[in-house]
Amino acid sequence: MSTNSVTSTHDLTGIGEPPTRPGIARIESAAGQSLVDEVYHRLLARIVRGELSGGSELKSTQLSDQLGVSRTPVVQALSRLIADGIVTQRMNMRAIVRPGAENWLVEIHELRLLLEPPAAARASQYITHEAIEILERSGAEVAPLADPKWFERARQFDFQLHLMLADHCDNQPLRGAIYKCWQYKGLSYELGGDETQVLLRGYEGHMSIVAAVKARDPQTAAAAMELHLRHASSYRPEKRIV
Amino acid sequence: MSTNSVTSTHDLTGIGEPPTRPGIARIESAAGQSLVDEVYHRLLARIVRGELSGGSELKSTQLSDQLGVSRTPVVQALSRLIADGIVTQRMNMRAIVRPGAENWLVEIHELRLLLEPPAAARASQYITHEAIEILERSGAEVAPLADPKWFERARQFDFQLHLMLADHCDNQPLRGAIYKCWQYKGLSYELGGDETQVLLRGYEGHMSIVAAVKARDPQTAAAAMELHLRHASSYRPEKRIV
DNA sequence: CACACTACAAGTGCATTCACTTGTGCGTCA
DNA sequence: TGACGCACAAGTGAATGCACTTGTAGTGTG
Repeated sequence: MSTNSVTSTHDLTGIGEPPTRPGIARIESAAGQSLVDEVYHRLLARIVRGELSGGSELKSTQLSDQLGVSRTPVVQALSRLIADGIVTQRMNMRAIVRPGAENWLVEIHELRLLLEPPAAARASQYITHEAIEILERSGAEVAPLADPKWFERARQFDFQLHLMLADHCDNQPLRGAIYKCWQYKGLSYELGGDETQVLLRGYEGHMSIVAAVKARDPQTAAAAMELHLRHASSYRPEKRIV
Repeated sequence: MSTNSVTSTHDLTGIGEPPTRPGIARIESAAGQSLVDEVYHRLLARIVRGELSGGSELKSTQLSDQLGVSRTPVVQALSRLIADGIVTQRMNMRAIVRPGAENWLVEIHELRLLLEPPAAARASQYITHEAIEILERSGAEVAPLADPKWFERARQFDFQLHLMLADHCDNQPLRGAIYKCWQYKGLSYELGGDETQVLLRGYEGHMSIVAAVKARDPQTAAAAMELHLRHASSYRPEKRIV
């Protein structure tokens, strides 16, 4: 998980900035985020978009020049990408984008299919009553579909529900893995991977999950979660971004 | 909430000392490993052993002093621990060990139970014939149980099998998650978490898995893997280290 | 005594610097 | 011509320096 993990700072910064010179825009200090976060995020976006395809070399010196920062935050950002496994590096060698990184987002979705249903089942046993109430309230607020800003609110509820279930699954590494998936999921949103129709259908699934969790029914919670995830992907089986 | 680092000097004593004291070594450059790797590994071992309990503060300045290295590799090692989720940090704040980190290894084992059976099922479809042959050969070599060095060889085969299946599951993030689990599994070995009997029983399970994978039978492969993992944990249900 | 304010110590984030390793082009020689 | 070797360019790992932020003890004030 990154420094300011997916938890509170979901307001992900825009990608396009006024470029002071051709190529890549200079990085400036964003609020609440370190330069490392910023560099990490940019590189990740470029990788999953396919601009940096598998095998591309990521040289800290060049990147620091292009991004207008020193090598230190670049090296740390690369270190995170290596921890994610999307970039590899051997001692004293240049970092390279792992072949197959273009499919990362769809594979992340498949991984969620393994992690989140069991997590929902576990959460149904461990989650507090207060947390359930919070989810119910949030879900009710999202309900009015006519609102033009509904899309954004539905997206936030999406995050809130899934991450809250992860929080209460009583297994820290599992929680961490799900959070990591949702960090990429955030990227997917930024890159326009989701559409209103998906979120709409997702909303119904969300309420089923909440109901099952409230009923303390692990099997139903897991099944509802699995259905929810399969629905989300069934809309765009061909795309790289899910 | 009690941070038990009442005095800042207490919580981290013994990781490393000035080189004059024998027994507790300064970190030196190990072959093929960077200082970052070394620091990361040491901190992780102390955390999962419970010496650094949840809530302990990890200050880069103190750690760099105690370990006899500069702050740079310490900061990067902390960054990795944060990425693992076993340590948390907010901007400009000290890193702290996440509460509940003492149970990390057993929770990792639970996570493996979610990841590895599906990975084995997928691997049965995607793995190459050559890889299967390699596994069969390695398995046959491990067979002679009388050898006193059998333990070490069985351990290596354990790693080889599980990681090779992860390699061939055709999902990079899943592969990465399993690798991460096995990094912790390695720690578990170092800390004496496994015994000969476990490995012995594990060996039989391994051959069932290889057979199912060779037969290209995903269900059986997944079932064999799940049984294998449950056996491994059933021997020590009470311990913290699995 | 409780509370706010202040100065100082401690810590973090980032830039810069240096030593060492790796890649590469070019000249030498078989 | 092609293999080898060598010097130089480029890159990485790690240490150090500096500016800024956070924690804290101490002081003054109601």
